[in-house]
Amino acid sequence: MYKNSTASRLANLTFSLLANCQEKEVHLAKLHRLTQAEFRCLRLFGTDESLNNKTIAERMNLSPSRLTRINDGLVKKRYIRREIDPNDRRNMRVNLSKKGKSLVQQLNKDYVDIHKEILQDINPSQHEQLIMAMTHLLEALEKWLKKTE
Amino acid sequence: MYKNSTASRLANLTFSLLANCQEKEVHLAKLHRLTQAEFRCLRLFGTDESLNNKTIAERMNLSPSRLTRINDGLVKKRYIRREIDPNDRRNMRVNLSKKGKSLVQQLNKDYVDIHKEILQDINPSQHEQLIMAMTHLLEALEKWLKKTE
DNA sequence: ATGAAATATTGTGTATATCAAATATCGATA
DNA sequence: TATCGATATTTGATATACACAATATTTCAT
Repeated sequence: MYKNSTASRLANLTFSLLANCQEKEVHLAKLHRLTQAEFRCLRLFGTDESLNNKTIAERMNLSPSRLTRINDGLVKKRYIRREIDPNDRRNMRVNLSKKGKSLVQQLNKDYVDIHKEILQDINPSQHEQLIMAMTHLLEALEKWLKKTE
Repeated sequence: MYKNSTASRLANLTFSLLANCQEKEVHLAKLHRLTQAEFRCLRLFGTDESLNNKTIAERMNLSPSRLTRINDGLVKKRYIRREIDPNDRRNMRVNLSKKGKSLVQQLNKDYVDIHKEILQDINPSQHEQLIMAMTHLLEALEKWLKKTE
């Protein structure tokens, strides 16, 4: 039963971790006066990437039509620009504006900084283990999702 | 720069982990023909707990009025029962039905099983350290959230 | 007894999301 | 090259998820 209790302790940990991560996202979105959807959408961009509607929708698990409207908001707020893909005029290529790029960089920096702070509270000798454990966790989760879909 | 790269690896991990956990929740909710809100609400119950509206709302970060309606759904689907608290008739005590209890048990079991699988991929001598590291991560995250609110 | 605080519910407005239909484009083929 | 089927985006209609304010009931302290 040792195995079992370790597993359930781990289960409780990931459960709480999830809740806290979500809260953290809500907080950061508010901080930058973005809706959560807009925030998550921007977070998908590398600073010089150019994505189309459908790709973003798939990565975010949203319908393309929803994305159109989220993008409407981001265009209005001048974070992104739309332009027709010259290679395939059906595609709308979505690019970050200068304002968008600097926000994305800022967000990435903030995000990493949070984890830096967090790591400062943890003994450096445990850092590698933590990364390993989380990697395993992620792999197992992905495996589980693939299995069940 | 070691510190920095560890932090950004951790940042990427928690980011992906969050996305996958959310997907898992969506999947499990659908599987049992529950809305996500209903699913998360049920997950809060220990099998023989009895909670009131406000407590659940607080734990879920939702308004009490929202909870009333989520509970309406769960009552209609026969997972929970409402009864007036005899000690304080303002309270509605919410209990799991037999059907509700068995679902909650099943969900908990599934959840622990996933983590058992994960632990099988990790050397048992490291399990305790892993739990410790994850606990630290959670504590650090909670501290960060408290600081910024 | 009475007024203030706590609790759940109901009414209403807004944000979030989906689905179906319309439009434009592409690519293949007859 | 004219046409048909597939694909991408957008628009309009609609459903769902949520919060806030008002209401009703109950408790509790005075």
